[in-house]
Amino acid sequence: MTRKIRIKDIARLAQVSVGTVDRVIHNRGEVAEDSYNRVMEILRETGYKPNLIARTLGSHKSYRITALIPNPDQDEYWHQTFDGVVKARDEWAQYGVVIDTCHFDLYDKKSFEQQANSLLNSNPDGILTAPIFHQEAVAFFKACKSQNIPFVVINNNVAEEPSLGFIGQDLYQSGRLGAELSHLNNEGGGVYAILHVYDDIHHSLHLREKEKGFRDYFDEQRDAGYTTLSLDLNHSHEPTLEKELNDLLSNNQLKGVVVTTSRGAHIVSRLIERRGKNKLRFVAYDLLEQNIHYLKLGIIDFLINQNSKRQAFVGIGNIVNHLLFQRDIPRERLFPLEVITRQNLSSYLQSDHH
Amino acid sequence: MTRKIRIKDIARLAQVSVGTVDRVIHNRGEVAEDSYNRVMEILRETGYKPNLIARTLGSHKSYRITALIPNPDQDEYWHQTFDGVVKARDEWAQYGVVIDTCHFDLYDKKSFEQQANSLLNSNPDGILTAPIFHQEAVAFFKACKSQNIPFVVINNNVAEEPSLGFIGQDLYQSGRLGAELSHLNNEGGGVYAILHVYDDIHHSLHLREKEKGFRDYFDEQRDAGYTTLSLDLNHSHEPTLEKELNDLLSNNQLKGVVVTTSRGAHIVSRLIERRGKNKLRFVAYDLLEQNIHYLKLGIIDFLINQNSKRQAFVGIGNIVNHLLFQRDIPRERLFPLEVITRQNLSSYLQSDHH
DNA sequence: CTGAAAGCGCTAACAC
DNA sequence: GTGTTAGCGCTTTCAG
Repeated sequence: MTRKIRIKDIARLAQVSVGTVDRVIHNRGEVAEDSYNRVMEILRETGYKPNLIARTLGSHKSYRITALIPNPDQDEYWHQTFDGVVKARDEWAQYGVVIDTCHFDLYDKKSFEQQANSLLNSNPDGILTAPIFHQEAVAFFKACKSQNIPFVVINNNVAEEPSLGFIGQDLYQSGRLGAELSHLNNEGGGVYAILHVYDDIHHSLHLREKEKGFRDYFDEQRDAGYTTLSLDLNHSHEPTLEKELNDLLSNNQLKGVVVTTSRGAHIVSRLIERRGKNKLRFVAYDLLEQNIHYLKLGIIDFLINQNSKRQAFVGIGNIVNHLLFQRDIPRERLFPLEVITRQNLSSYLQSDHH
Repeated sequence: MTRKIRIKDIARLAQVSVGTVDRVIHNRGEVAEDSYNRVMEILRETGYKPNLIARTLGSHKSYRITALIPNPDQDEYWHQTFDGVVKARDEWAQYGVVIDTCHFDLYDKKSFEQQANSLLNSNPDGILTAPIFHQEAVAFFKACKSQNIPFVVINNNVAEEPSLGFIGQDLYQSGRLGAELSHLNNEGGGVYAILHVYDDIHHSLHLREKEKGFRDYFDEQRDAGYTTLSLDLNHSHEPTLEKELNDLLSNNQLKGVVVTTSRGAHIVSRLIERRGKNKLRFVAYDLLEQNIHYLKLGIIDFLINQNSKRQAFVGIGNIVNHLLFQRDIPRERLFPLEVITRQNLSSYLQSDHH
């Protein structure tokens, strides 16, 4: 193992000072073409790799990263995101990285815009966000770019303004997985439904992706006896909602249901609990308290875990690696689509990566 | 945010020098009880957290960790373990940690003993190993202890000699999961089999755990019409083996099969491919090339992923954290029991954590 | 344009 | 027992 080569070494070899070497390494200019080439050459020859540890210690920068996410108190899913941010805060505190969060109202675009603006004014070194309001997010990202603030995106991607990186899942494939799990072992046709239940319209974009995957799965099945159904139950008046769901569940051709939102999963679970489950297959999303409860009861058959906590944690980690260590980070990091059943539930709950 | 507090600060507060503070932090002795207490107190009060960056830079120690694992060329599962070690090597290289591996013959206890001994002679700072030969591992661990070399264990735990930490899965629960997946949606009785196919007896200990989980699952089902079967097919003569398997598969009460070993999964897959699958449910372990192939074909219905690559990676990470950063590491880290189907397969293959 | 030098926070050798 | 000090490899200022 040849001894690690330092800046000092290449300075000696190129017959310049460490200052000069540093200048060429960082393209800071102010160096004669002559020395520049000489240093570059040696750099290449020796295959010099900077010591990142020393680098961060030497540059006494301290970074401030802000996470712009929905209010954790409005929704358990987003609370897990928040948990991930907090975990990242603990992890990186010792490196002098300050991480704070900034919440917006999950159901209010205006609130997002407001928070986004005040965030931009505070001029952080990096941003993590979940762009659930598409239009507003695009505008926000444009602003980040013009201010030269790197940002990473979690939960759902926004194609228009490429970020430093996206962390999330393949939603289309997730829909296909939902279809598969609702269908498993049920040969010979039937009705399969995918339900979106929400208070506001804003989720629609990424829920559509799941729906597409769901439909495509059944379209591809050889025996063509499948009917797929998609219901958007878009209102907060529960009695009406329950009526519509009851109608659906009364269809005795109905073999499987996938519910894409936590709110919906909860309501459908309660309904099935009352009406009895029969052979119906029921798939929902995420390790949320209610979902875990109904999974244990056998009302829910499968959960697909999106691991929002880890998304946030990895997202922050990426920003830190970019800022602190100048490491390349992947433009897209798709998490595995985790399938949770009654028998592997505990292994997920105790593994600290959820 | 109060400015980050340094050793220098706590030295000032405790009215001693940085040298003394360092001595108490590292329990290096040579410090008056009086000053010791004072420093400890300040440490606690201020919630001092060392700057790990500076720590590693300052301590010109370089650690050497060795992974003692089965020969990667003998088996794909162990090759993935090896991949995890290599990934860890890349990850930690910049911290001056040298990681090398040391292979033993998967089917030869003597070879394990030999490698273990020469490893002990080289006197590494830390060891990672998979104790597949129980007796020999116990002896080896005793030796590690007497030489004061910390070791972490992956794959299967050895209760006798507690290690720095174990990384693996809950094998009992894994067996239960296998049972559940092979049984899903098949109400009303039937025969369910768990198969262990191997060349040598040595796996038996941890395969038994899975078997226990498998049996318990069916014992607990309300409608008692289930028969469970376990087969140990312990020989390398394939024709005989195939005959026994054919006999099993000819049982038309057979509803589900779980195969615990990669070798076995391969053979059973081929057989089912020839005979046709009918309604049989087939569950196997791990993202191995053959398994992936047969999963895609629909011969295998589910894979349970043990993520040996990540086990190794995390295992090495634990040793480094222990050695370099004096961090506490969990005595037991149980990975989630990952369920792979055709629809989430790609998400696992591309996610770099497999 | 370039080199010298003072840190970054921590470790460890070495005097006293 | 304790304080002092010279690094670790890199960045950054500042004088020339």
